[in-house]
Amino acid sequence: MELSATARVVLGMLAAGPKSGYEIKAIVDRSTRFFWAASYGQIYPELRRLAAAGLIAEAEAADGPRRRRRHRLTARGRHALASWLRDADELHELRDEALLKLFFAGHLDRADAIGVLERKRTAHADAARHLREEIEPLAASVERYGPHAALRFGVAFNEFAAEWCERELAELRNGRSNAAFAAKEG
Amino acid sequence: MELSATARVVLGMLAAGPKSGYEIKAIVDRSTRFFWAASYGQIYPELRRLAAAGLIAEAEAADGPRRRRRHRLTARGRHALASWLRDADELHELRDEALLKLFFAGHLDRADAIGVLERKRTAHADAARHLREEIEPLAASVERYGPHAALRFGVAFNEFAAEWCERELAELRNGRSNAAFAAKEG
DNA sequence: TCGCGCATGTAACAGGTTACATGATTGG
DNA sequence: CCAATCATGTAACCTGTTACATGCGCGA
Repeated sequence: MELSATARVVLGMLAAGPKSGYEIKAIVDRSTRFFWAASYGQIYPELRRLAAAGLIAEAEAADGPRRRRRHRLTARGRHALASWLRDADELHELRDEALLKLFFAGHLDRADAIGVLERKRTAHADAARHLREEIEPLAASVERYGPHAALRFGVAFNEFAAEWCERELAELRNGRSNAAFAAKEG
Repeated sequence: MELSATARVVLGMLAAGPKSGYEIKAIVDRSTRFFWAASYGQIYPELRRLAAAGLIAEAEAADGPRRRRRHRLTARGRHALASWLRDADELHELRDEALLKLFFAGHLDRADAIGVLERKRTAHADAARHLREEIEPLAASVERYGPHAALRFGVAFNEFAAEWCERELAELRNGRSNAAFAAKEG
């Protein structure tokens, strides 16, 4: 039973309790979003597929006045999730446009190359601050290990990356390195 | 002139000199691949589009017996590349399946959660070693700043991530944290 | 001469985003 | 009563991967 990318995050979210598609999207947006996003256009069709495959089922309503379709894991769904989590081959994929710009920064003059690095540093610093200030408070009520660990990684990674950029900037600014750049554009 | 994802890497590669689609692919595979990949199915059609848009042109042959279509940047292409590089809003997107597993690791028992972290640590350590041993030697002949900087970042990032996992593992193993896990499956 | 790597391309598919359509409920 | 937000869904579009088709040149 191969789980699609969206199925993984949907099943994982449902493991913590029954949720609607809307709720799943909201939780993803303020938790896994920075390393695993999902849109309505994926979530709703995926819920259908998972139901058809017997991995999730409709949870009885027992809620307020709003129309809402909550889903829960079935035993098979719980098993599929656990076996994916224990499975060994995962892909780590990083798509970082700032890093691509850095790769080509030698085609800019030194001042513009410094700009590329400064923006990368700022983006990482902003991300770290956002996770600490906006996201961490939301995680305070969560008891399970996972969300806290992932959040700590997110903060640590972004702080690391911002510092790396800062060190690199210091090297570039003092100009002691013999790195090659393009001539200033006239 | 909005450049597609593939256009960015293609123009960037051509900035260092005329290349064929095949050569671009080969260079991407041993340099930017870990943060910006591209397949033939993107590269060849993109070369056509860029030619139609006047950003690249056919470079005169002047080479061996093999059939080969080399492309070079036009003045407009060089300008489009530089203006993208200087442009401020880039996206950093991280899609890390191991991190998603970590996020849900609280639904495993402690031993399996440790397995998730160990695999993430190993993957980062392997990536760092691969970059240092396989990729760095290839970059030795390159004079421009960018490829070296991006490579240093790749090594530093993966070493950081491996160490982070190691520290996290130590915490989990000594069991002093009060993180919540699922009960052992019977 | 046989197989591998060079080299160019396409078609089919899978995955994902955006924009839109629709309507209910709640708070100001 | 109006706007925002809750809530579900679909269709069109865009991107990207995989697999395939084709053929040449080079070394064993």
